[in-house]
Amino acid sequence: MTDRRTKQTDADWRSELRARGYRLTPQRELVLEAVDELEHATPERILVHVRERAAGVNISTIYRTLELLEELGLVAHTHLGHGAPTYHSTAVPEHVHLMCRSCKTVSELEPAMVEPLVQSLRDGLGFETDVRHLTVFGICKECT
Amino acid sequence: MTDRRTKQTDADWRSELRARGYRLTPQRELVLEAVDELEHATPERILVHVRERAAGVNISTIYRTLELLEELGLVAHTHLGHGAPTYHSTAVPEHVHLMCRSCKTVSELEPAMVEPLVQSLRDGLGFETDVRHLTVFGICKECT
DNA sequence: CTACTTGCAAACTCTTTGCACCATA
DNA sequence: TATGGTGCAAAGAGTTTGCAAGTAG
Repeated sequence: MTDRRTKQTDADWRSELRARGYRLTPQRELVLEAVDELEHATPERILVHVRERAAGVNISTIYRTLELLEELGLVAHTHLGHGAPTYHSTAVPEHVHLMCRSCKTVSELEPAMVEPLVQSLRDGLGFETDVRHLTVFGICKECT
Repeated sequence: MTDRRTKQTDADWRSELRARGYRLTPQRELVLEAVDELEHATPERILVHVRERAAGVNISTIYRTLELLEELGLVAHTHLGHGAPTYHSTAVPEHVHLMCRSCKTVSELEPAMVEPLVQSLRDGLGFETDVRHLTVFGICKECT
């Protein structure tokens, strides 16, 4: 189970939202909650979760809200293959995704493993890697 | 400019195709040529290129052919952000993609830079990385 | 000739947008 | 009450599929 966002950061994001001239709506709270609770959730999956609490919410609100929450740095997305992107909370520890092309299993990886790469990109090219967005594709041990 | 597929590998893929019971059609030759000549080409872009030589070709043939060519190991695809996937020839040297989230520029990276990562994934988890599919997102030097 | 391929059109999935109504601040 | 936000419906991308006609072997 994913760690929940703390009370402290809870207060923070609400203030931050308002400070930027946005309004705090139940939909926005529910979407953020859904991303916090689910893992690698697609917009569709988030919609289902949100509707358990508020049946009338529309998919377009999910998309608009995810875009906003991402802009605020509260969620991040990554592309796990062909289909829809998946969103995850930035309240959970930063991690890299690892996806097996054979069994489609997604696992998480400590950022330490990509640190050499991140460093050489920074030193060699001045490129700042967005580790949260990184997904490594390949074949896992079981499928080899 | 991308290096062209050599005469040798040319003969090879045709034989391989037939050996697997597939037929060699002009469409398949044209699609492979297009991927060889273009870089990071989307299916749509490949269609445009192919149609310069054969106006009647349909987008569904592009999709079906790319799938086949990928199965034969002649092309590979990667996801450069939200939209359509991009295909590239496996005749060009293996490389990793680097994409700037700000200016959307795509550059190529020698696989040597990801070798430490690939090694630790192999040694630590028994995971075989598909380097061709790897895309690293971040912010480039100019945009920092 | 026969089976594999293609073009066409329709269906599908995922995402975005315009607009009238609604609700936060 | 003034704006920004939401639901709804429709439009847009990108991709897949069924089928009859075409063609490589």
